[in-house]
Amino acid sequence: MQKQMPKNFNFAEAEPRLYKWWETKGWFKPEVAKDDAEPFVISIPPPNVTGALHIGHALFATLEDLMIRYERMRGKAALWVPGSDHAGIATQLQIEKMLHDEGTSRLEIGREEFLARTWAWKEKYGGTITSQLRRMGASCDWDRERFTLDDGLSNAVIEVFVTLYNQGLIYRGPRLVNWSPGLQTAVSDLEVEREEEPGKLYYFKYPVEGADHIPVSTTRPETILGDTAVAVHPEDERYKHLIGKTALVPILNRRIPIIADEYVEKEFGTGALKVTPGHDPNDYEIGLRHSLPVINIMNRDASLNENAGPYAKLDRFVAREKLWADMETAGLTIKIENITHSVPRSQRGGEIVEPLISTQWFLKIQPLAEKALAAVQDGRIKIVPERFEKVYFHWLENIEDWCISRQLWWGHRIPAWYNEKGEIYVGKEAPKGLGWTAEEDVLDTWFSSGLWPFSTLGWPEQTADFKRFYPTSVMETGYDILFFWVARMIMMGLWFTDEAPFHTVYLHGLVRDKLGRKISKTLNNTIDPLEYMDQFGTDPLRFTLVTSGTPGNDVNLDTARIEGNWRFVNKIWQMANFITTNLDGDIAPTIPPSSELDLPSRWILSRLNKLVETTQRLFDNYMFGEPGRQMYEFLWSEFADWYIEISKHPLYQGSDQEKAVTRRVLVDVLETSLRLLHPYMPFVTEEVWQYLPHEGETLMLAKWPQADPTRIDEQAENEMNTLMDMVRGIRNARLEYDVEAGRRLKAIIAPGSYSKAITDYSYIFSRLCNVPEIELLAQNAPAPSDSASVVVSDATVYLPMAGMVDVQAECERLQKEQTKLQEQIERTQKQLGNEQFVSRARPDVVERERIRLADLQASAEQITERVAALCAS
RNA sequence: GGGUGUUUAGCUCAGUUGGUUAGAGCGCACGGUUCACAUCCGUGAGGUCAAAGGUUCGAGUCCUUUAACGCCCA
Repeated sequence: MQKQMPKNFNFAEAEPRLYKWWETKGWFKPEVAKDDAEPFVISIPPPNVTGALHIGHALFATLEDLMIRYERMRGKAALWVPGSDHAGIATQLQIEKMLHDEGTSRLEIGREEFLARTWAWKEKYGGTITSQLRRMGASCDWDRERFTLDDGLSNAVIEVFVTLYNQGLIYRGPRLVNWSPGLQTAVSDLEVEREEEPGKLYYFKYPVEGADHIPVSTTRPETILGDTAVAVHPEDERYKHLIGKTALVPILNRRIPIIADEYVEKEFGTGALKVTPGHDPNDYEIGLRHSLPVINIMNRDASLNENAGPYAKLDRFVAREKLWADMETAGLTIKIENITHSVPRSQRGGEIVEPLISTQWFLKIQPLAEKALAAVQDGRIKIVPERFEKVYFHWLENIEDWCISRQLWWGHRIPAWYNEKGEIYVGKEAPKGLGWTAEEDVLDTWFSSGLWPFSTLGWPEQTADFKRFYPTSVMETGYDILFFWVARMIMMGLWFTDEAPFHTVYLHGLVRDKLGRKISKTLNNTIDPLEYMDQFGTDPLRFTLVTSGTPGNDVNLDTARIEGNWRFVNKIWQMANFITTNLDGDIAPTIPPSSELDLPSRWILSRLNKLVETTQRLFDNYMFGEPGRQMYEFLWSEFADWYIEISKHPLYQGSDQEKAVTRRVLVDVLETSLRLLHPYMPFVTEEVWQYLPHEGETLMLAKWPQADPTRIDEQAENEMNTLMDMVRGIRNARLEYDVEAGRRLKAIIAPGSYSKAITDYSYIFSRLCNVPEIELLAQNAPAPSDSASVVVSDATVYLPMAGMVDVQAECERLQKEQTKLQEQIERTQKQLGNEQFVSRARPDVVERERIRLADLQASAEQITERVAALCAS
């Protein structure tokens, strides 16, 4: 006797209950698999510890959980390592804002207190995101949760830093870096975004000794104060005579050379370029070529320094205005032109980033990049979708040294010390002796993230986990952090473990709104996953996210689909409800061989096994959307709409044997479907599964379905399709003739080659289109008059409707059908008449066309006869 | 400038190794209280698959060019 299912799925109650049950049972741990099971490992892309779940997290959590649950069901030792990232800049900003609101500041309370406050904050709120991941159903092994600032991971960071330093790959020195004045730190090239913006191009006169002047243009006039040369193209006839002369920096009257360099574009602006090596990367290169001095005119807060003479202490933009006004007074300005140009802005905060000379730590990345290139080139690492490999190659081939120091407090402090003699000591421990001062800077957050796949498993210690679970399997993350994170993990992994940290990189796209716009607070188009989970539950959200797109492409999320998939969840529930309430009786222990099954059962099992087969083929290629959609179609449009409806006959009117077998098939199809769907929708599938007869304790650990080729049955599919087409045709005719749904009809059928199927399963017509009486028309017997006809294949269904048939309308209907058939026949005949087609196409394709043609011709014949009889005039 | 993606029904998207009449959800129209489900059932309308050319017996799918929009890199 089965437990009675509630009328509806109460996801709000079931989700936390099931999750807690799974977790306490230890089923999220790889140890549930056999000891010798092959591992399957994903390291979570660690969300910012400050963060709250957004729709992007929901997407990755769903995809990763899907892969983990699938592989776990396949018997692998599935391990999903969770954790979070200290997110240096983001977290520090958050705490600073908090301090500001309290009327104090970071500098006021000092480093130690600041860090204490940050840790306290982390302890209090750091769990938000992980608890939200639990709500998503994420089957992570929480006992192995890691945080980038944990002791173990910090040791890994220090180990890596010291090793790279000793290998001569980390160096410290003054370089032109991207300086973020608001954050007061250097940032890496990747953290700078360039956008085309409207701006101004200032034209002015550069006074020249012994000549008049040379016209120059710039978008940043204040940098004039740091100019150390004026450059012209060596072939530029306009200025050739000035090369080698001396120009005078406006206002400051500093003497600088006029040089020739091919970098100068003759066509841009005036064709003469002011060179500011201290504040422009290209100028910095020119400066190196010509051994120009580098003058820094800017303080860390982007105000100008003493090198700016009278403009010292002014903010960069104030100085710009003032200098320009002074130059105007001095008669040095020419004009201001409105232009669009690309402006470098900080990825975080959006303020304009200033190129600035600063002493920072750098990682010489080339040797690491070469290994990383090779690993993808030789296939040790595969990127899905493949096109991103090209992007990856291009970036690594043109990579520049990585500025890894940050002037922040929240992060891994660089293990370096300085003494008064200017010596640097780098090591795991502070150097012995007095007079050493520790480095204040911390490392770029991505430096520690780059170690994530192995540092989370215990490296540099050779822990049991590291030995068993490294290298990991799949790195699933967004394409937007291919360079930031993925490439760096590959570089670090290969350098330090001599192995690719994972064999596959699966990249997903961004979630956008329904109109394809990027999700942003300013657009007010945020999609809060929690809101949808509250309303519809986790399963519909997950299913929608996976089935709304394809790998590597952005998902334009239409939230209406979440509701639609909530209906799907309900549909599954109702199917299960129907099946379980009909189980109070014997159920066959196993499904009998196909030869002993009725047609609908052979059909549904064939369809199911094709679905399993397709799912496997697509999963093997990391395609998860299409199988999900097909599962939906299968369950709703085939299993529920047809098989379940048809099953009511054997269930209510069949013999005990028929009942038992039908129950078995119903249970089996649903149970197999639940196993297929479990990685997509873990909650409802588990809950329903518990009500069905099943083996094992949890669906989580049930066996992943395998297709049984002996259940594929083309003949059964063909016969069922014919019966289904007849049913559809009858339904359609009933509507066209306005026959009330409740009115029973009789059908007279010229069965063609489907005589047996129609006779044996005539109850289908009774159940599905309210045609309880079927009469087979003898061969060559005259068609019944006054009836509507439905032609399917070589069979015709006549629906006698005394006095209801409008002969003219019926003729029109038939003639329309006839024309359609004729077109198809002609097309098929043409194809089969084509020598080339018959000889070159695959034989099964040709055969299929032949069958099709015969079928069409049979139908056409039926219709022609009917038209002849009915539409004589 | 280089690279790359997208363009399929009113909207959001699928479409696997090229192979029957290109599919789904939502929306729309019409009709439904019989014993799983109105969170449902049935029927229907709606597409020159961005454009042109090519390869092929056969192209939404492969190739070339073009257009629009987007992204990455410079």
